[in-house]
Amino acid sequence: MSATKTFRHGQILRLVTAERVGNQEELRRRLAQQKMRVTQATLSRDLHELKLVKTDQGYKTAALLPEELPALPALARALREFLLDIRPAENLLVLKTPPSGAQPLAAAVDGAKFPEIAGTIAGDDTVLIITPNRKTRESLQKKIEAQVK
Amino acid sequence: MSATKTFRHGQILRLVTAERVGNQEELRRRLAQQKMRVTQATLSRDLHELKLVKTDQGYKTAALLPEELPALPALARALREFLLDIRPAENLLVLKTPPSGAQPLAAAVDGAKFPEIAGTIAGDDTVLIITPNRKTRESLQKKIEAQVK
DNA sequence: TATGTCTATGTATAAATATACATAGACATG
DNA sequence: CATGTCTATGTATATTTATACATAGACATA
Repeated sequence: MSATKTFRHGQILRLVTAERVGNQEELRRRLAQQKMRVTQATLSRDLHELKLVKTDQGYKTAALLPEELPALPALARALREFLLDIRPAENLLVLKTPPSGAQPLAAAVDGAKFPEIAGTIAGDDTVLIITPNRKTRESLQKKIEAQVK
Repeated sequence: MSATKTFRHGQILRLVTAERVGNQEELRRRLAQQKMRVTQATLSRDLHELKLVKTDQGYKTAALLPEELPALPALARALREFLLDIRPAENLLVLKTPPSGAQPLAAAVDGAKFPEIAGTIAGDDTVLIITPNRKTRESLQKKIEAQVK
């Protein structure tokens, strides 16, 4: 790696920290003022390497963004927090939650990526889980019930 | 605001939380599977309203990204942490730092947006601050020295 | 030295995203 | 009711970003 690339990375971090840089072309012009002439393509690569993401406030580091949480613990937590009732119906499983609880619970269910689940739909206080058939629903139901114990 | 937009926003948050959605077209297809058909343009607006930013890991909320820090306290902190010496020279001000200290210190100086400063250049342990003339350099120098007291 | 490999980068363009403009429906008010 | 305003959205396109491909220089090694 050439010294200039490392140096340029430092300059980029400095610039985007100090001011709002709205796009790569703008960044290119600011760097050019400091006699660092590179193309937009190079900056696209630089920003990626620096893990900077574009926001309304310019480029910000994504290093601080939350990583993926481990799936099952998240589900267990969501179930404990939101689950009021489990209602099986043939190949369907209905989860009842308090008001506004369905979306986050459904997100957690989705995140667990159960192979049994064909799809989920969440309203406000109800999550509908669709499985291919009654057997798979039973299997899934057992797993979910095990999480709340 | 129509109920469908609010609902769609909930679905989008759910989807991007549960899985990696790589671009707006992919998001459009996933929503279409749930009978929500909108165009890429609408999703561009949705993502903006939801403050979701695109990362390598798909769309993530930018609400958690660090906001702007108040400028002067940041500078005072950086000066206390990094500044070893101040060397005036006509219209220039050279700040010496420990190794690797120049970039962060320069970022803090830039962030303070002193009107006196025409430009800054940072190496590894040296920040060069350029002002229009000796008078402005003196003014700036006083401000900076006041910060370290 | 000749050759292979690796990194960085530019060029040209593809892919992705944002937006100007138009319109439709909901709602309020004269 | 007619008219004005506001929100949501599509269409078409402009803008922005990513990338396939080519190349140049640094470095290692036969």
